[in-house]
Amino acid sequence: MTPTSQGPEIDRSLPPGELIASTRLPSQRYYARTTEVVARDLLGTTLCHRTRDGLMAARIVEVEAYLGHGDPAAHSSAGRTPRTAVIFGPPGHAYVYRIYGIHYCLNVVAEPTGAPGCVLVRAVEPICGARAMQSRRNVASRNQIANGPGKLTAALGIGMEAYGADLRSGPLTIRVPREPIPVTIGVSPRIGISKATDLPLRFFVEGSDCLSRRRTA
DNA sequence: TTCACGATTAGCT
DNA sequence: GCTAATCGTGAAG
Repeated sequence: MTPTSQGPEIDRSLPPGELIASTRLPSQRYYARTTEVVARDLLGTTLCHRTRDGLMAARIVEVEAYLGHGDPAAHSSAGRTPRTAVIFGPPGHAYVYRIYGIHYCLNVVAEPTGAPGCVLVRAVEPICGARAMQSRRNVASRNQIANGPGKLTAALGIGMEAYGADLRSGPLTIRVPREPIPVTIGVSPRIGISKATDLPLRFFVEGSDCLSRRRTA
């Protein structure tokens, strides 16, 4: 049942009750701030997904900000379309899109209603349900379960059904720690884009071993 | 209706 | 380091 390649590190998980008790759901105002501020603050928060396989939870360690105005790399830069409509809607909701016809990417909508702006979640560290995530991803080590935007959605079982979902209720939520956890935030240009490649809008938890890239891009 | 392309990943050489 | 996989989206005709 347990392959020898799975070390005890996979079991480094928090009991769900303890996780819920030590965190809280933020207000909508938390998400209504500028995209860059929300992006930074999301580092260290917990992404939770209730699934048939149980509760999956993971700590956000890498994000990218996509601004509403003056950012040609953002999907919303071309204006409101059926796909990007949620980015212009109320903050604190999920913008999910399919990339390369294969993977899903999860974004958190920021800025007040009507103003575009969202935060791409690029990497997370498993906290609860690591075994279920690992079996979905079919990888041996903990730090490769969700160290990429397409990997984390696969690990947590997030797909298009989460498009537009309120991240403060329902099966997919983000919980912030009651006691702030000090982290050192690293900054670099964003990854994998062809426009506005020089803007320092990628933020990550310095020292995490679950980042999508080892060093600054 | 057609067509080019992408906020990626895994598996090669 | 290079490339195939795979399909929704949005712009153009």
